[in-house]
Amino acid sequence: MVSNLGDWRRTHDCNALRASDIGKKVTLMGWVQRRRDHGGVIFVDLRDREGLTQIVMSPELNKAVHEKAENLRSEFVIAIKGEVAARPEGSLNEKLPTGEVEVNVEELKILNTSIVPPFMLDEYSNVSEDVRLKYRYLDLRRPELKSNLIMRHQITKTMREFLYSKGFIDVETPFLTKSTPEGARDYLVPSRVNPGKCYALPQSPQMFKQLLMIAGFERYFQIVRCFRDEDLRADRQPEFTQLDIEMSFIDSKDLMGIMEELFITIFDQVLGVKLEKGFPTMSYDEAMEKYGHDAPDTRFELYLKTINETVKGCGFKVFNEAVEKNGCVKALNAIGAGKAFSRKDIDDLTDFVVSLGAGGLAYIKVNEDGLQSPIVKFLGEDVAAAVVKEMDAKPGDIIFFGAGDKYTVNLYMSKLRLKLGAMLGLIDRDKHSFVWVLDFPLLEWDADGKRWAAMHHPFTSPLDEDVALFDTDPGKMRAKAYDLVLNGSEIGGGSIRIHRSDVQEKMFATLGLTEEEKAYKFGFFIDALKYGTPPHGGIAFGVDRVATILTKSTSIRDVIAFPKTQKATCLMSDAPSFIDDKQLKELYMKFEVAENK
RNA sequence: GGGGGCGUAGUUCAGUUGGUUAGAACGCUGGCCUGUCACGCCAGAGGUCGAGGGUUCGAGCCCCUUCGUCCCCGCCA
Repeated sequence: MVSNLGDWRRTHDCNALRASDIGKKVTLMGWVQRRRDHGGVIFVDLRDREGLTQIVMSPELNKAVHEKAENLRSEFVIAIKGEVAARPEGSLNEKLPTGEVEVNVEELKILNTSIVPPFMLDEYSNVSEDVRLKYRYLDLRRPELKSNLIMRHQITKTMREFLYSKGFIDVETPFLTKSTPEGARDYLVPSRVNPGKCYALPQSPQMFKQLLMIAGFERYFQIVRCFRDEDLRADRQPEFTQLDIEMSFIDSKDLMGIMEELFITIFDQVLGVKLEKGFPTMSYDEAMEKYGHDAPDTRFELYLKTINETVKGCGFKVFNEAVEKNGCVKALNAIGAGKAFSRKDIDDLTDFVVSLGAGGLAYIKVNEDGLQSPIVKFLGEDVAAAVVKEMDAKPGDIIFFGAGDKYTVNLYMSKLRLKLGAMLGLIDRDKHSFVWVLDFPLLEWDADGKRWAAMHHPFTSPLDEDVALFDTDPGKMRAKAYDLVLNGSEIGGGSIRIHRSDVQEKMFATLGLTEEEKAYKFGFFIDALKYGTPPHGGIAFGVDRVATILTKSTSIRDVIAFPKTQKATCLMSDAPSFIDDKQLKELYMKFEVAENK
């Protein structure tokens, strides 16, 4: 039944033929998407990468071809020769670009058969993700993943072309590199020729790209895989792709300007969307105050507000304690929620914030005839009225409150804000809201380790006017750092780097690194800084996250050809796997866990 | 490390208070069908109810343990 390809070659793809091609003799190849057998005439939707074309096999035209076509099943690979014909009146298919025509098959080759696929490869069937992941090569045949990966390709193609045109040079950096135990956990690779030693896979090429600036490349980029051994999320994979960029002789504004141009170009070329020049900026402090998060979703206007002053000394113990213990009370006016939300909605929202660490969810519902709330009797009428006024709440609104330590309040109130935005229909899925977040603190206090930690990374430069604070008040220092946020997702971040070795030494000293640690981890880098390092800075974008947003996907896995599960396994290849003793022995390795079952 | 959802036919799901032989749709197989396009009609096959243990006269359903997957917290310089 199966034939060789022989000298047959395609003349067209399956998305090429139009009414203007009627009468042409063509050769098409592809997969059987679906067979419709009418006893007499048989229709097959032939699929290749580009699209679908209906081919027709009828006993009148060629009896042998028709008989062979009765054997066709889903996902058989076939080649046909035939003539392009107009479809009979009334049988045009407006859903297909090729829907005006069909191909009357004169010769049919079955190039390969297929066993029955475990799920239907159409756009209609919902299939659970674990099944899709096990048969990823089949899932990739379906329209959704196929178009996602094609769009991802268009994104990286545009990135490359734009950066080439701006004089950026594509340089590769090592995957087998040195472990730097700061930051995320490293993936380690044991070295056979250096017993007992390991390489680490890079969490990012941070030091290498700075070394390329020291080396004088001036403008560097790389679309590069990075590895972090941390727990996964819907937007996090253990290996992910960055667009990594570094430039010399520039300051923040120069770099941000070029990156805006890059995204304007991507949106134009990939989506056909024209973006305005001059992305808005916001300070870290403003983002935390109004959105409770350093990656604000600016597509909709619901804002958090700290109301410590208004509720200070009120009769509600939860609020009072938050204020007194240097925490905060934050309010959020859900405009119009009064009508939209049932009691159960509010209960569900309460469960939601409690699961994120809240003690409960206080609220005041503003009705025409007064305030409805379990907490007004504690707050007091005056304070309640003041809060309503401060939040500019009108009848039909509900004010929600969070109280406690700042970190927890921001965590759940920011998530509540997003949930309310969705429930109230405030989020326009077609909107693309960029914002630069600036003026990050340089350092944050690590309460466990009782030391300062770099918020971004230890090579980030402080603002020029803040450098003196290293000796007096490190917590007050602001960084020359910038994050680019799109629709509430941090798609990239970077900074102007420290290019003077004396400042870098100060940074390491503030982070509490001993001389030995410094020399062991960063010695080569500190040396390099002494050889005429130009002022430089850079940024890295999460290519997977950008692709997730542009394809309107809900998970990063939907824009990665072969992703890992939440436990960092591959359901298709079954990686990671046990290693046999011989291989381990060569690496001088022994595991202290149960061996192969 | 912690919290939550899900797990029943190839797939997506239903399965009442614990009670006879576990159902539906799609897919699959066979038959019929000459203008369909998620074709239609008829018939049929298809089950380790994730796994293990327990309670019970009796478990898909209750209890315990465990595995897988998804979402979240911690973690992610």
